[in-house]
Formats: sequence, structure tokens, C-alpha cells
Amino acid sequence: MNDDTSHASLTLETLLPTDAPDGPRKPGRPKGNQSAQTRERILNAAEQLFADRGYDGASIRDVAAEAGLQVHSIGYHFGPKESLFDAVVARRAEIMTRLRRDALEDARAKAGAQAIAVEVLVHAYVEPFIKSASHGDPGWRNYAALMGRLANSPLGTEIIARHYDVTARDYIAELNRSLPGADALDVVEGFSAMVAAMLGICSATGRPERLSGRATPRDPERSFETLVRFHTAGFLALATTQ
Amino acid sequence: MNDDTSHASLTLETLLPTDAPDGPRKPGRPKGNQSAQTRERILNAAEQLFADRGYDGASIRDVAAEAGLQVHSIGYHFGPKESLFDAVVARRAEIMTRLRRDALEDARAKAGAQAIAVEVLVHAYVEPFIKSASHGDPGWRNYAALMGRLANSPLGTEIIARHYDVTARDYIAELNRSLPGADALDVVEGFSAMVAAMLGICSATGRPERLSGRATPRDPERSFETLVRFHTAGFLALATTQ
DNA sequence: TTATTATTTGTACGTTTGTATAAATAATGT
DNA sequence: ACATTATTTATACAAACGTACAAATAATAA
Repeated sequence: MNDDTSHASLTLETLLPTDAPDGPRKPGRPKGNQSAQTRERILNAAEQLFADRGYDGASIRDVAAEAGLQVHSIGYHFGPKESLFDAVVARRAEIMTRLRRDALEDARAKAGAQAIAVEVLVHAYVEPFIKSASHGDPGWRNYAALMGRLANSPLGTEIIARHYDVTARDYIAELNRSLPGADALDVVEGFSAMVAAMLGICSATGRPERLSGRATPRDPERSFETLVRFHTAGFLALATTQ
Repeated sequence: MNDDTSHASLTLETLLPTDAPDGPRKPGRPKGNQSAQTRERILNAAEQLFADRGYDGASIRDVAAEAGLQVHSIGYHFGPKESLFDAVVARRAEIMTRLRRDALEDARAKAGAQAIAVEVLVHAYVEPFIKSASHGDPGWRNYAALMGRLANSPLGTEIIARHYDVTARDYIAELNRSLPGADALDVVEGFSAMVAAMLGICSATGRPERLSGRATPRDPERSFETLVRFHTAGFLALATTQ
């Protein structure tokens, strides 16, 4: 599809910043360090296809076609399929983790010697993800959908653990400090519920719209605020009751 | 792998009740209505493999081997792959839906003219699923894991909608009655969060154990109680705050 | 200039995929 | 007894899969 690259007419391709601004690739060693750019293009294509069709549903050939490259270029840059998959997850995981760590340090600095408010912790963990997923960038939107798909699958949990568990434990420890009356096991349970809800919101399955009967997609900003309110109350209930 | 079927030694196969107690099938028309039994066996095998490897990760050949049948027998009984998948989901969806409807009617009868307590509604919706998934039956355990995998995927949401949305709407309507101060959109959001948490608990990914540092798997009964407490408080916060 | 290195292309291999066809077999209906 | 029906086996097929090899090409290094 879309093989009319011969005439440079005013198509979407020329108006929007695409992932392949250079046109069809020519063989030969590229100038300077163009490899990084090609890798990004492959990662973007893979990200979208893995999000749409899942790990097994998206083939290396699909990725190559979407990136405008030959099949072998994928393997050349990323090795076997599973390595490509891990690279897709890893790329934005690093960014997301940094945002969350910064938000946590910020909250710690503001709280001083006192415990951080639960609402602040929930906000700090969830906000970077939901904001990234709903701020227009299709890359982040695809990534969020992919994370949702991964959440309850064996391969997915293994990769998520590798990239996200350290920071998750930091937040859980801080939640325990803020909820001295709550059992630690229950706090982990609440944290898991929070993550599940966050991923559900960003997966854009259309189910909430269907269940509420509205045709228009819901406002992610509003979903975010509701999530914070809802889960903050949930956490507090773990400390007070029982 | 495991191709030493020549000698009938004391292996797990001979000790455990497998899905194929009748031994290898022989061609020819079976006595009476044995077809239903074969279909169940195929559904059990497909359920397990779809849960473990996902829709694209599990092949029809895998299912046939697991059920102890030839490849074509799967197509003979269920048609194309997607029909088999739908049949897997549908089988227990009917049971689950009945349990939930019964629980809802029960709660309505007990509440009389009053609104049903939010906690009762949360309990009624979640209990059949978590109890089925954790009551020892590997079929239900596989089914629950499969549902978790489906939750945030396009194919999955479509199938889930077809089988579960009607009852979900009933519960949401009742939740709105019990939360007169809450916005209907927020209630749907809370309901989605509740379902996501429920599926996460039953998917048995091992992440909560990893995050809490314990090696032993958590008690599902306890997770269930925590879920109800947590989400009931969340719903109530939607009505009181803002 | 010449040799080397990085990257893309084109092609190929063996396996696995979903699905289909044809024959064989045994219970059932008449 | 005989034709019919339901089901399993065996085999086949075209397509798609992940991966690999060899050649071509262009930038860089010597």
C-alpha cells in the first residue's frame, strides 16, 4: 500500500512528519551515525504493530514493511524477534521510570519529614503514563496500548518486571509509610489494582464508552482525575477499616 | 519432546486424570451423542493453550495434540480458528453471567425498596469470578487467565463485549442507583477499574508476590476481600467528593 | 588509492500456519 | 441387509513465518 512515492505531490506524507522522511533507502554505508535514526523508525513501526496485533500477531515482515525496509534489516539491527520486542518496551520504559522517580523525589522534598499524602503518591505514579498516552503522540499511545496488552501475559509480565519493578517497589514502600495502619500485602494489592486501572484507561478499547452509552470518546484528563480520587479512597480504606 | 509413549510406565499421564480418559480415538461413528464430550475436550485444550500463549501463539495443531486428536477434528467440530476461540469464551461466559444475574436478583430481593449497598454490588459481581478461578478447577483457572489476556486487546474486547456487556450494564445501572451523588461517567470508570483489578488478581502473573517480596502465592480469598473493601471505598468517594 | 566497514537488497531455507480433500470406519435408520 | 450419517485418519496445499546467506553499495579509514 502507498507505493506512489514517485511524484512528490501534496499528500499527507509531505505534510506530516513521518517516521521515514528520507524516502526509500539505498544500499551502502550511510553518512555519519544514521543507524540510530533507522533503529528509531523500526522501533516505532514495531511498537505500533505489537500494540495492534500482539507479539505473535505482528510479524517481522509487517514491521519491515511499515518501516519501509527489507526483512533482514530488522534482524540486522535488533537480532531475533524477542530482542526487538524487548527493545520496544525498554525505550520508553527508561523515560517513564525517570519521570516517576523525579516525581517521587519531588514529593519527598515537599513532604519533608512528614509522610507523603496518598493522593500525591497515586498522582505521581499514574500521571506520567496517562499524560504521555493522551498527549497526542501516537508513539506513546501505541506504547500504552502495548503495556495494557502485556499486563496479564507471561512474556509481558516478565519484561515488565525487568523494566518497572524497581520503581514500583519504591512507590509501594512509600505508600506503606503513608498508610501505617494498612497491611503491606493489601497495599501491594491496591497498587496492582491501580496499575491495572491505569493500563485499562490508556488501552482505549472503547468499552467504557460502550458501557456508558456515549459515542464520543471520554476525556482522558477526566478519567485521570477520577482514577486518582477513586484509588486514593481505596488506599485509605485499607488503613482505616479492619 | 516426550516421545517415549512406547512403554506404559508409571508416568504422570497414567496417574492424573487427563482430559482424554478414553485413550486414542478410533475412526467411525461414535455411540450415542459422544460428540458433546469430544467438543468439551477440545474446548478444555484450547482454553488452556489460549490462556498460556494467546490467540496467535496457540496453533490449532497444538490444540489437537493436547486434546489427543487429529488436526482436522478441530475444524470439523468448530470451524475456523476464530469460531473455536469464541466457543471457548462463550462456554463459561454463560455460566458466569447466570451466577452474576442470580446474585444481583438476590441482592435486589434483599434490599426491597431501598438501594442496594455498594459493597453488596461489588461483592456480587466479583465473587463468582474470583471464587471460580481459585476453587481448584484448572478449567476455570485457565479461563480467568484467558480473560485477563483478552481484556486490553481489540479481538478480546469485541468478544467480551458480546458476552458480558449486557450484565455489566445491569450492574452499572444499579450502582448509579446506589450512588445518587456520583456522575454516571465516573461510575463506569470505577466499574472498569474494578473489572481490571479482578482480572489482574486471577491472572496469576506472580507480580504481586514479586512486589511484596514473598515467595508463597497469596491467598485468593484474602485478595478478594481486599478488592471488595478497596473498590467499595473508591465508589463511595465518587459520590461524596467533588 | 585502496582496503575496510556499515548497511541495504535480493533471495532462499526449512518450519509452521490455517484450512481443505479424500478415504476409512463404525454406529444408526430403514 | 443395506444405505446413510457422523466422525476420525491421513495427506495435501498454499501462504506466512523467523532466520540466514551472499552480493551490492556507499561512506570511511589507511
